[in-house]
Amino acid sequence: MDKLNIFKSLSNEARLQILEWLKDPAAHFGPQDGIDLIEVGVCVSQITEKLNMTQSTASQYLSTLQKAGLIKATRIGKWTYYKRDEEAIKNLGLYIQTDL
Amino acid sequence: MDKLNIFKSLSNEARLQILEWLKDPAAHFGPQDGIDLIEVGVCVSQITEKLNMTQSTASQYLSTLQKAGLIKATRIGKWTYYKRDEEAIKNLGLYIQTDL
DNA sequence: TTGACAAATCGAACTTTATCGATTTATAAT
DNA sequence: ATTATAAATCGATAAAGTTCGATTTGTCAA
Repeated sequence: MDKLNIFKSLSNEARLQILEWLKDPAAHFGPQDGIDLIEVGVCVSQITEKLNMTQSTASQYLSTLQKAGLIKATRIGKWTYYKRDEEAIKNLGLYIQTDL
Repeated sequence: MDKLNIFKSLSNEARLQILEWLKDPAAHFGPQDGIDLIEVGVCVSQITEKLNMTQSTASQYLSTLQKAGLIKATRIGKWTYYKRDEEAIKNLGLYIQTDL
């Protein structure tokens, strides 16, 4: 994914908010039975709830962030869990420092 | 300036292009009589010309980047010279690496 | 003090993004 | 198979961004 799409994905308050929440999932989301918030991620329903927006919007925003490569998805059963791609984020910071 | 506006300012191909050109002004812009491209910056006319867009658009884009804090302006006579704010850019990279 | 030129701003047309409700798809349980 | 629930996608409308041409403002030279 190119940097333009990464920056576009970051040009939205709600998407930045999601990224921030996912930095410390345990602090922002209740536990899900049998899944490790940190290792697996947070499901769309939980993010939808905190976002105070519709499920549709939450899903799209997560998709946008994923297409930008900033978060990763894992589907388990009916749920899709999203977590940050810390390496990608670090690389973006590095890129900005050295090449932007 | 907040990070949202910074990311918005970077969400545009032409603005990213300007930022890239300003990394090495001597490589991308002809000399201006009596002004140091690196120390002072590049004037709007020169950027307009390379952008292949109108003066109006170039001026707005430079203003956008300036408001985001990524470039700085110096007016000398009739000309306004723009140069990158390297420190701000570095700080942005750092911010992304450590806090995004 | 008028003319010329650089830059900034304004107003408008067009494109893209934001956000919703409704529908569809995927999965699991009955 | 049918139902229930999570997530994704679709279609629509409102808001924001893009980009232009025209105008205005700032600055210098004649």
